[in-house]
Amino acid sequence: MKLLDIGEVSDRSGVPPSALRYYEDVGLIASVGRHGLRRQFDPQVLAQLALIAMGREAGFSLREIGEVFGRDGRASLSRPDLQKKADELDAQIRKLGRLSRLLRHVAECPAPSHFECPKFQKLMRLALRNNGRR
Amino acid sequence: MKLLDIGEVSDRSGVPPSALRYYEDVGLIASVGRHGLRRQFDPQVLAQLALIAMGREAGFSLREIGEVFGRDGRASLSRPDLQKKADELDAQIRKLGRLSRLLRHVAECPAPSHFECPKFQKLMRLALRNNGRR
DNA sequence: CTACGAACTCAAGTCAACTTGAGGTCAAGC
DNA sequence: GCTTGACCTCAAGTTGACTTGAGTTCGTAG
Repeated sequence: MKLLDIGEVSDRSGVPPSALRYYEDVGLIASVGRHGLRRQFDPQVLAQLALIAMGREAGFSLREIGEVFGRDGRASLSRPDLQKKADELDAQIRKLGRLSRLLRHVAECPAPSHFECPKFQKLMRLALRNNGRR
Repeated sequence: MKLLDIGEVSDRSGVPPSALRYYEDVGLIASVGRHGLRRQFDPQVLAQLALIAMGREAGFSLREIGEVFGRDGRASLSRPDLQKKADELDAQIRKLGRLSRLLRHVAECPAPSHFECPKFQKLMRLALRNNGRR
C-alpha cells in the first residue's frame, strides 16, 4: 500500500502542510512513520481529513472532533454520546432554519425597520424561545 | 422610554459588559448617550443582541453579522444578497444533516472500523460530494 | 558527488473575540 | 459630604487554530 508524504496529502486534501503537522501535534491524525525526516501517511488519512473538515464546517472544535473520531477514525464516544451529538446537530439545524426564514423574510419585507414588523417580531420570538445551549 | 445601563443590558441579555463594550467598539451596537460616564442603552438593543447571538450560533463572524444587520437593525444588504445568505444557510443546513446522519449511523453500526463499512463510505462520499464553499 | 527541492523543527507571530486588571470617575444613599 | 458600587478607559493577556520564518537535513536527479 503506497504511502503519501505530506505534500501529496496536502494536495489531495487541500489542507496545508502546516495544518497537517498541527493536526498531528494535537493528535487528530497520525503518520505511520518516517522516510528520512519525512512523515509518511497512510492514504486513509484523506478520509479522516474529510471527516475533520466536515466537523469543522459544522462548528465543532478540533477537540470535539477528536473526541468523536479518535485518531484512527474509530469512534471513541459511546453510542448514547454519539446520539447526543447528533441531537445537538439537529437542534443546530433547526436553529439555522429559523435564521434562514428570518433572513428570507427580511429580504422581502418592505417595512423600514424590521423591529416594527409583526412578522419579524414573531420570527424573532420563535427563534429566541427555542434557543438552548450548545 | 426608559434607558438601560450596561449592567441591566448584560443581565437581560446574558452578554457580559466587557463584550457589550467590545460590540460597541466594533460598531455592532450603539449606546444612545451617557449618564455621567455610564453608557445608556435603548431597550431595543436587546433585540439586536438576540439577533447577534443567533448569527453567532449560526457560525457567522461579527463582521458578517454587522454586514447583514447594520447597527440600527436595518438590513444593510440588498435583497439578493440576503437571499444569498439564506441560501448559504440552507446549504449549511443540508451539510449538517448529512453529518448528523453519519453520526447516527456510526452510533448503531457494529463494524469495528467505520472506514470498512459500506454504508459509512456511502454517507462519506455523499457528504464530501456536496461540500461547496462557505 | 553535489546541488536541488521538499521536508523538517522550533519559536514567534496572527486573527477573532473577548477577558482581566489597574487605576480613575461619578451619582446616589446614608 | 463622604462612601460605595457600578461604571469607566486603556493596555495587556487568553484561546484556538493555524501561519510564517529562520536555520537544518535528507533523498534523488544529473
